[in-house]
Amino acid sequence: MDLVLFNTRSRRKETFTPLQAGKVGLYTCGPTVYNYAHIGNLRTYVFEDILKRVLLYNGLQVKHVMNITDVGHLTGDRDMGEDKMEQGAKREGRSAWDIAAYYTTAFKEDLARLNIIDPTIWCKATDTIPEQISLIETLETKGYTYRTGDGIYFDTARFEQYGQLSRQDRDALQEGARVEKNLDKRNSTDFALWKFSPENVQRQMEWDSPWGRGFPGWHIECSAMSMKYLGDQLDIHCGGTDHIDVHHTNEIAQSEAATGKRFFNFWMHGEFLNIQGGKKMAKSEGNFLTLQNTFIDNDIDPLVYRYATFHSHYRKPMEYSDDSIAAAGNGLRTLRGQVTRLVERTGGEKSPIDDSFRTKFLCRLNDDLNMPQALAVVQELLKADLPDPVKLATIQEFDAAVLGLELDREVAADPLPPEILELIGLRKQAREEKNWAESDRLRDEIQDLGYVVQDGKAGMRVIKK
RNA sequence: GGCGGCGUAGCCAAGUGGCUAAGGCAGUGGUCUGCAAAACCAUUAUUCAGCGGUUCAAAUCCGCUCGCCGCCUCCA
Repeated sequence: MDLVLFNTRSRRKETFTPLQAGKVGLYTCGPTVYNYAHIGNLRTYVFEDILKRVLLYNGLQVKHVMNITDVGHLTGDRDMGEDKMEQGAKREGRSAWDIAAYYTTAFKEDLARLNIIDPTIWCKATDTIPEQISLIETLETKGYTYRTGDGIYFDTARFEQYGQLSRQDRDALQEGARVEKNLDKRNSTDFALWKFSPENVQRQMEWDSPWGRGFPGWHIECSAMSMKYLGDQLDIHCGGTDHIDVHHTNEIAQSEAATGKRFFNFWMHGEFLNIQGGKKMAKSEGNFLTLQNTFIDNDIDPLVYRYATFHSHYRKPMEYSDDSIAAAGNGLRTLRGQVTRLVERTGGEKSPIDDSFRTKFLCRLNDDLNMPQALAVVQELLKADLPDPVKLATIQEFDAAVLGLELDREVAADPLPPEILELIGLRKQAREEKNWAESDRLRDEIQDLGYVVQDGKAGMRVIKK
């Protein structure tokens, strides 16, 4: 079955074929580690995780590289303004290196909480400075660079296909519409490859280079790292939709100028998470929700968020609200309950999976990762006229391979604590004696301890809330 | 100013030319239950922002209008 993916480069769905049969090189733009990731950022990483899992489910080997941007880039406009890492360090009274390490750990923890599979290779910008310098040297040799008072710049006018990805008319862009102009640049779209450390200022992060002491520009790291680790397997490059116009456009320009070869066949971009009536979530908008402050602190399973993102397509903006999270929470609980009952009814009986449902599920996934429809297939499966062991085996495969929702978690839940078991015993006795008042009182007591009591045909069921 | 996206039931949302407009959440009715909860079954858009056009046929294509949003600083 063909895997069809939307390629930003062509703005259409294309059949995906890896450069080397059976193997895929995947590069996903990672975070700048100067603060926590917000759940809008995390939506993109969940989308990329689904992409990777679908590639694997299609039987492909995936070499996945994700970078950590730990060099401080700039808060202000392109190539001006304050350095984000240094600013974070100042804010928290720690070194830039400490800040990077701390937020890198926090980021990886968030990914783990969302069941996002780790990349094959993690790489840090600060570990590939020599590669970045050497790439800039190549560009310099080929005549794509020029020097200004504050750095080495890429001359976008010398790269004919500049802006092919963004489809923006270079001349129509209004530099300075929102920010101060950099008057030293030849073209408004030119960007820094290497920035000089300011005179008389000791930066925490700076390196020697053929052009003087300084630090690399933002875009060069992704080019250097993808070439270093993926080499001739430049299949798919992902990121947020905001990267199309500047970051990825510049990556393509500098990479293709340097190598003369095509830099990545497929470019895929995740849409934003919106909040408060369609506004994007951003640090600057003051609606900064993290996994910690929105889910963990409210005792909501982070996988509820993972599940919530599956309800909209990755190329459409997703509406975030308390209601949508509550709906996802209810839905996930129901789903886990259904799987739990299947486990109980089948008593662990092994079974082959249903091939036609597998094909149907894969078919929806292979149509540009249509998760809403893939979820509909799961619902259809649960209602289908199939033996329970087959249903269970099939849904467990879907979950393990792609969904990553731990649908049989209830079954695997921790055993009940002794005090709860004792209350259950007392309540059973009261019920046998038809002492309903005592039975109801004990039910309330168990519930107050954070457990749900359900009386069914097979007896009493007590599960953690 | 330039580029782009969106508007489908109370909510989230799929579908982008042709069978009865997916699915979830919430709601409603029922079964079960000492009562509840859970579960299970059933049910919920003659209609896809509005108007006009193309077509044998449009939520899906075209035009206009209204509303919302993103990018062109850093940003997922």
